[in-house]
Amino acid sequence: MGSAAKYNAQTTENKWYNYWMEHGYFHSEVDDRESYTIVIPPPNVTGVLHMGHMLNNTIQDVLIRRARLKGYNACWVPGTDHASIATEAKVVAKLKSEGIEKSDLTRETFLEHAWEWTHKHGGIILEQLKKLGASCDWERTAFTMDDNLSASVIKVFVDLYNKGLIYRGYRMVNWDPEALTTLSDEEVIYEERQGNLYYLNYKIEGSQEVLTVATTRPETILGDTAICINPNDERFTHLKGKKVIVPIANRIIPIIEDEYVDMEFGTGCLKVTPAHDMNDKALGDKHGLEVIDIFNDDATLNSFGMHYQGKDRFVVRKEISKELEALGALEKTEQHLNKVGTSERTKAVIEPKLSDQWFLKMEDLAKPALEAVLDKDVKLVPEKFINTYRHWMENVRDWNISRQLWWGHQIPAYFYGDGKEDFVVAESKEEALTLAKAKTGNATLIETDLTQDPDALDTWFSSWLWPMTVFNGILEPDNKEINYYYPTNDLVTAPEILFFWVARMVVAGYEYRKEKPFNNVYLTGIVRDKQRRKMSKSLGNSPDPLDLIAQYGADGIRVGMLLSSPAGNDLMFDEDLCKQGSAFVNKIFNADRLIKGWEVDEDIEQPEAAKIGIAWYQSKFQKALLELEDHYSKYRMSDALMTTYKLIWDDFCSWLLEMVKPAYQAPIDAVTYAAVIKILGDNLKILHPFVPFISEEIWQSIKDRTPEEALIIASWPESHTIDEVLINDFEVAADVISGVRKIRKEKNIAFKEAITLSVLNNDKAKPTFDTVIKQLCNVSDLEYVSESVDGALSFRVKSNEYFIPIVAGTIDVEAEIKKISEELNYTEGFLKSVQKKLSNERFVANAPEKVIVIERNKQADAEAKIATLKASLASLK
RNA sequence: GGGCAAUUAGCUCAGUUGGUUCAGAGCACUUGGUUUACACCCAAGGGGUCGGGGGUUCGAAUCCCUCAUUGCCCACCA
Repeated sequence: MGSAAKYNAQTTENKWYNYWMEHGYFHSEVDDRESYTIVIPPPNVTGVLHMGHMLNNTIQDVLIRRARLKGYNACWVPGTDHASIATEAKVVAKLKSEGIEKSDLTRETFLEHAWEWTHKHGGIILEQLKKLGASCDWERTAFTMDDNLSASVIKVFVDLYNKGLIYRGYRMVNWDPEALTTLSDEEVIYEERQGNLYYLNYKIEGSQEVLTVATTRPETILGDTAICINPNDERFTHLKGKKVIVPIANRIIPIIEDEYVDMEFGTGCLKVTPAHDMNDKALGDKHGLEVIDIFNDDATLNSFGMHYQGKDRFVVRKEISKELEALGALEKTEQHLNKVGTSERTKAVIEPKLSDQWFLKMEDLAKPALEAVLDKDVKLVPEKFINTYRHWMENVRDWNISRQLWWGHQIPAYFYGDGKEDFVVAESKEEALTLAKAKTGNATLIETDLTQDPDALDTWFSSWLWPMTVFNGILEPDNKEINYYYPTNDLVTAPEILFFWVARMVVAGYEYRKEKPFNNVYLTGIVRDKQRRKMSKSLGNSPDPLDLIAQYGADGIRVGMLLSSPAGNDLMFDEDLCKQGSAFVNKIFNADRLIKGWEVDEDIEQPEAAKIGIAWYQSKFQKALLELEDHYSKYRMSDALMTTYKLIWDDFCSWLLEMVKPAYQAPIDAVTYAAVIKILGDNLKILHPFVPFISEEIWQSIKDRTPEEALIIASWPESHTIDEVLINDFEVAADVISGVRKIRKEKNIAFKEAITLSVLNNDKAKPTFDTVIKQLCNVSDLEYVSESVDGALSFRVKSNEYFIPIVAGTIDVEAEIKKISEELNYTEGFLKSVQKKLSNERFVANAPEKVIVIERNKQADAEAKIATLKASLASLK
């Protein structure tokens, strides 16, 4: 047996993953057991695994594997999201690199390219998840653009339209000039950017006077249709009813009055550009202003841009400020920090734009979803997110669900005639035709008279149905699967998509099943690097998950990720954690090697130390089971792992195995061996959710197992009563053992050298663990004495005193006196504080009886200890 | 501008209704160790006035006030 034995994760992990797959352990069918369901937050179909996914899916796998062991019918549904804007952007970029413009293609051709891309890159991420050990039911893998999921989306759209909840409106929306589509409010990220505040002079019509207006966007003057002042602003009273001339454009626009204008900001005058600002639009509507749109869809200027036509808005900003300066229309510029809306996907600066879009009315839909969370019917973990959720739900605005994209679910609205208002909404063109005929009274309409809206739906308009559509619960609301698996149990996801996705799933759940989609939502943190930066591809600070797995093994990474991942708090990822993880796996591997190396002898009797050690560990294990239950119920994954980690490493390896370990090359008795094997099996069960591979590997190597006996489908250890007395006695024994080791170290007494230990038993403690102490400290004689031993080093545990005789002359009397004096000093101080507390009448009167008893015990212990310390000192002097 | 959360050992974090030595864990660190599973190991050890200040209480890391710092979310101030 070489010392070089190390666990090889690579081969083992592949072997067992294949084994699990072959035997269909991940697959779930409806049966009599209680279901435990998780639906995966579907990653982008063409995405690749990043550290956030690793954390997320590790947690889900731990939960699902534990549920499986606990006897639930565990079902983890995997899948991917078509991610319309992200995927379309990738396809457009790919085509561009080949010299093809999207605008040159028909919708059909473009979609062919998109599907090709999807088939080529799609599902890579799911393969990566398998490396991590994810025990998803791969037979259920779903995609948001699968036929039945797509049909569900369309059905829901039509239904909501018929309920009057979806409407078409000409509104100011967030326009992404790069992706050439609108975005929902949630897809706009506001960033602080340093910019300028330009002070522009507008000439008053028929006067030499100028009016100075501050703006951050001088290029938009070409779309100005008014200047607004506050009616209460006395500085401008004389200008009421006058008109000004827009520089460069030389258009004449009115001065209007509205209290909306903040007199304190800038010059107290506001230029109004209704086409390019949400507020200006509102102001324009109120005052009946003209709307001049100066931009093309790609944010270059159109014909209203005059000589700037065709140039980008930011180029124009620079150029126009120079022209204005030359004209004397630029009073000054100031540095100004302002918030700029950017596209979540393309990072392009959002342009507010007026256009015809589809919206979903959210106000009424949100109500049951809000109540569900406030009533804790849907639990958010950690709870701090309830506030955020409530705030969003109470102020929810209508959801812009249309996107000017092709990749996605095409909106089932069919236009006829020329007007934008002439349309019908239906699940198929055929139905649409019937509807259109009825609506127009024109029986001669044919399908080609109908044109389907070219826009696609927001991706989230399909993923909000995910927990239902993966079980086909929209098309067949009464099928046995949806009735069995829904509502799902836990949802594990990132807080960033609380509004995008989680809230909307709750909304959809109540609207379509009158029931929540999941019981609990566990919100993980963001994975950050040591410098607290978010791990991202663009920063290059994110390790490749597959490289990590290759280096540390999936088990190691899983442990590494969970070692520090409090719910809702960010995870500071440090590769050292993975090292720690793989060290733990290696430790388990070696414990098993030790056990495997033992030879069993049926004829020898069980040593006392082994017997007591096993009894103790069994209680300790039961205690850990209770702790685990508590931690899991609160989604404290790192705590659950740490309980397991310490139980295995410290209690099992460092204590139990050392207690039962036979002497070198000596055999072990059969009773102890059987007990250790049983314990090992139970250990593996609680380890399995965290380290599925190594645990299955060892489980299968203990003996031949049939497929029905695989660890992955074993049953969670049974609960038994806990012997607290035994556990406490062991704590004392452990202190004694530490005391002996300390003296051995101080005095350089090698472990091989047996010693005698004398005990002055003031506690009248039962000698339960004496044989254990003898074995672990190499004590040849353990004797009880009635008075202090001369010529020995001593230490105290509780009020007992322990003596180790030392070769004459090797005791440093001075040092011993100093050490004991210090301990005496401390204990006397401690006693004093306890006495002070006990002599405080108000304490005795107010504190609960329990606390007073504890203080009295402390007092008694301290007094006894002081007595032994004094006796020791006396014997040394 | 509004709201929420956090601040405990070098690092990452526990500390549930104020009261068992409650000031903890893991890692890191120091020292010692070829004990025949594991140096990805074993053992022993050092380390914090619980962000600052004030208050309530017999008793505060824990409750209240205040200040400071950090993070997150929301919001149309040109």
